[in-house]
Amino acid sequence: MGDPFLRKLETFGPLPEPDRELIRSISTHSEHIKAAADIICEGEKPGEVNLVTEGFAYRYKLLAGGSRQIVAYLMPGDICDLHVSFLKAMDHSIAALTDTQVVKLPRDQIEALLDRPAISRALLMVIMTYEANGREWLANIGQRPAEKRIAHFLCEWHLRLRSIGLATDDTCEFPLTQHHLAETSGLSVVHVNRVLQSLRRRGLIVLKSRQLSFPKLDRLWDICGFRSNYLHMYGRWGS
Amino acid sequence: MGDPFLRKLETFGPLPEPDRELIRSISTHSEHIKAAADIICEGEKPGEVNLVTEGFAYRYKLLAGGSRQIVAYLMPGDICDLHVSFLKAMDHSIAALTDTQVVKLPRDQIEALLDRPAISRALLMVIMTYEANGREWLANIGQRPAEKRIAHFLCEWHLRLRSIGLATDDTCEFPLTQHHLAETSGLSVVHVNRVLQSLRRRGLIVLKSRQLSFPKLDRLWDICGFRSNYLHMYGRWGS
DNA sequence: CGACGTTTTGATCGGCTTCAAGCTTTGTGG
DNA sequence: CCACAAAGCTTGAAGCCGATCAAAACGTCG
Repeated sequence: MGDPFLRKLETFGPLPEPDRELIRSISTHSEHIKAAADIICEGEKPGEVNLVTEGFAYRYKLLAGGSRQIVAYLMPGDICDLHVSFLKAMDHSIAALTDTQVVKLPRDQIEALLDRPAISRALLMVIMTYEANGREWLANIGQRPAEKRIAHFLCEWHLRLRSIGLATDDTCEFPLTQHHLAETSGLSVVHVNRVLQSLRRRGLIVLKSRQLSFPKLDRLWDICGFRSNYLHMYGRWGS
Repeated sequence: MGDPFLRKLETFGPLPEPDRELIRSISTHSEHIKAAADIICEGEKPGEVNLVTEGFAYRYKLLAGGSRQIVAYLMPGDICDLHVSFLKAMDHSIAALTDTQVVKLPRDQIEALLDRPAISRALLMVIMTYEANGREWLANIGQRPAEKRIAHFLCEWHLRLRSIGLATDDTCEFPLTQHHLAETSGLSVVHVNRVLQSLRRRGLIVLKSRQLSFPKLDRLWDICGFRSNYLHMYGRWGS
């Protein structure tokens, strides 16, 4: 199933038919990864590139003191580690958040993809949106107080899921524990908990058994200053 | 002078001679930007891509409350906004830190560059190192306490300058004000000041009239857990 | 010299962390 | 299918890191 990947590459416009054909054909063998298992670790330099086709994963960095920062979440269609096929080694690790299905693209297949100008360009764009996403996170963690910070992350999570057809207008799955949320937002677990309580009390979110919904989504967007422009989705979810 | 840019693109290996020729030829007209002026603002979508050839610039994001987060620094050779030639609009702004010389690459020149597979690939790699840099910042701001956070940034600044021949082994220019440092690290100006004092008192840095030096650089690296791997420099400054 | 931007210092305040313990849900093997 | 363990969530109390406010010293440039 190279489907989510194809859709990802076509976010910014359709690819030539032969290119699409190529992409469909590469989805050779797919691997199942159990929740919480590492997909690839810092320092490694494997021969293939991983592609998430089902489930969720996240990038993280381990720091000297033993603390951990999650720096991105990967959803179906996302490329895990194109880096590795070019750069010398992984500078961070990737773990499965839920049970995950991952396609392993051998190096020569990557090369084949990059030889197609349209695909190569699409990849460049995808990488640039990842970069844009990282910048927004930086602003989020650097400037916003705890409540807005978490609210902002929740809005992003929901919108990203919505854009790949995995969420309704006001509800989505949410497989993160509060511990993940803490490592994502640079806050302590205890404080994350209190913030969530507060959001709940105010009727802004309903979060239970890994299901998240937003009774007043626009209100929440307002509160945390969420603007979707940095996600560069130009379909239904605009600028 | 397309020189710093050429060097940048060749970080990961030399380009074919015709490609190098092309790059040397594109440096059409260069523009001078005064310190503190904006080079490009959020929301804009200009026809050309900016390239820093002299001086320093920085990317920043303005948040609702009026606060500002600096999300990256640009040094000679860095590409400001490839984004724009693909994505719909800038999702952040770029300002000159010092007086800056900027080459404006018109869109068709960019296209010409991307048509060369080797250049296109080099660009992809450069963008990926930018992404890696962003991840490290995220971990830095999210997890490290003020002192380590600032120390880490100083180490990075120095190493980056060193890698482009603008610093000696223990000294470099440092045109940022404490205000910039605050907006970079997500701390208040006052606290940045106190941290700098503390680093000075301990003999770890000497910072005066925009000159920064490191009497005990390895000690400082240790203290903040600085590891250069995320910069993906494979020359003299290893892994 | 005067003015403005930058750095410095002191005092106070508060958001978030840490520690600690109890509770609830999920998962697993007998 | 129950029992128990493990993981996740919740709550309270105390303390600290860094924010904020305010004002003074410094430096740099017209």
